[in-house]
Amino acid sequence: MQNADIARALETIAILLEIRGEEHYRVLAYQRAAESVAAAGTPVAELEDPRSLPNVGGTTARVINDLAQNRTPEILAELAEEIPAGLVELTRLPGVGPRTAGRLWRELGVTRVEEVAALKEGSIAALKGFGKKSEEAILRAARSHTSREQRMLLDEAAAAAERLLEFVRSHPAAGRVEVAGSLRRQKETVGDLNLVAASEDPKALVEAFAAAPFVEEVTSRGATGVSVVCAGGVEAELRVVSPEGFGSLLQHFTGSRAHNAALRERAERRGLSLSEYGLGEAGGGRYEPLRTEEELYARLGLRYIEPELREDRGEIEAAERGELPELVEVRDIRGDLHVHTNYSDGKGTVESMAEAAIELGYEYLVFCDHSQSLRVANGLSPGRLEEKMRAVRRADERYPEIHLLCGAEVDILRDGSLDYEDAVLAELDFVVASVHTAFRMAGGPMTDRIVRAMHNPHVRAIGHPTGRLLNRRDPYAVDVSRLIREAAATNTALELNAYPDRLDLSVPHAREAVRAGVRLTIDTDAHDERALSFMRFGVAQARRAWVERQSVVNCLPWPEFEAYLREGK
DNA sequence: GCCGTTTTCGGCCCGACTGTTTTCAGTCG
Repeated sequence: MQNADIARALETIAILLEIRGEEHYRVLAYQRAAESVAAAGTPVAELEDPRSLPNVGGTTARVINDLAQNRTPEILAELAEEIPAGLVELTRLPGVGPRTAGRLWRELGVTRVEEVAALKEGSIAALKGFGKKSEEAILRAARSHTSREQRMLLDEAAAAAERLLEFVRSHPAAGRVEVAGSLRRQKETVGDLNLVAASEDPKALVEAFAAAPFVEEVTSRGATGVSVVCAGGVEAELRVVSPEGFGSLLQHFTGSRAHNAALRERAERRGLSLSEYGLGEAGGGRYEPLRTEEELYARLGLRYIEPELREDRGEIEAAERGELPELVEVRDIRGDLHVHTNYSDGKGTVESMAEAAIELGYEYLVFCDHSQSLRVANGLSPGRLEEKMRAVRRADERYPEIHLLCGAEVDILRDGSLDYEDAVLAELDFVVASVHTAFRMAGGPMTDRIVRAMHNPHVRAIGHPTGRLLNRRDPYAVDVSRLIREAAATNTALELNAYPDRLDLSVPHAREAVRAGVRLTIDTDAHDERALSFMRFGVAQARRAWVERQSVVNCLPWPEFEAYLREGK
């Protein structure tokens, strides 16, 4: 088992313990152990002793060792015996925690989300402590949850794909091997993994893949392709062609469906026919395979279209006119403007985060810890903020390779005022303002609230502007188009938060913002050193939104960024 | 269940919000 799987198992134990009604701190211990495992750089299976990880003691170490060696820990077996597995999924419904899930199970006999969705009106409301509103919220959550399939987040999908790629590439019969599908287009969530490979011996590759150690079930198998379910439930498909046809196959399986349909129509108008096997005379039935995608697009009279743009949102017309955007790239990013430290709820120190940023070649890094009212995140009082600022200044002197700046992610309070006085904000190098409370406000007041924050002269960017959490929480009710207009009017940047479960702004909003002349920041919101690498997911999202480097604040080289800070809004 | 120049026991991150209450439990971040 990999670290991520072990961490997930520990989290499951925590949820089950809480459903059972165990003492909170015992639950917390498993959650913390899960975090440590997830954040560990090396696979825990390779550790001498898991107890070297923070918050892992004797008990959780034994559990981790069991999991690492694919044994079911005693505690998990015991809990699984006692509590139906579906209850864990129930707790993922917004507003339903372990206590509620436990009561629904014990008092109404439901064990799965679908069963909750099917409950008769009034049955939840009849329970002690529940009323009409709670019932409505739970039923709504359950019903929309069932209609939404669970898709992988980009980082999970990328990691899973990397393992598969490695396996296929290491096979002696493998030529070029690439990921296709929505992962190659860097869609914010991914349903299944599509791999395409070039090989003179497709059969050998297909058979090796079907027999791979990570494969749990082969769902279909042919001479040139195979579909499997991997351990952990990830569905994957491998298609193999001869090297001459690799470009055609890669293009076809990269999609999107809409993009390919538009391309086929275009081919048709030119008397051609396009398929996964190549390009042919219309009605001829024979296809000329194409070795590269570039060749394919050229044959259709188009510039090469980056995978992120292939959604039939105007990219084909732009490619025809030679007006495709020059998309921002990871290497254009000069710094990260929103990272946390252990002054608030981060794991890294000022120094360790700075060193990680130097590794990435950044010219600057802005520490934006939480503000005072966000106690759960250990938000900084003005006094502690001052103390941190001194620490950042000292570190800045110690690391000549990088410019270290002290900012804050200041809470936008319910009325749109900010969680620090202006005099405090004025001391900071950079201020990101974000909503972390009262998510259920109506759209009008919520938008007013954020707009008011934008009008503060010290606020340079709005953090994760819609608050959505992919697969978990809808955006709060906010009129993003109005935010964009106000951002343009107040010269406030909007953050494109690169955290894989946020990717907030969404692609359509980011595109709208840039068209309106609003600048974006692409920030990781990193809470540990490793999360700094999430930048690539934020950049990918920006690319899907046709964003060019000049629209991104943190693509500015240091002297220009410094000038941007100095000029103010 | 974890942890320790306050401690091997007694803390541990806790306040806001919501919906349901008449003093609070559960969820969220």
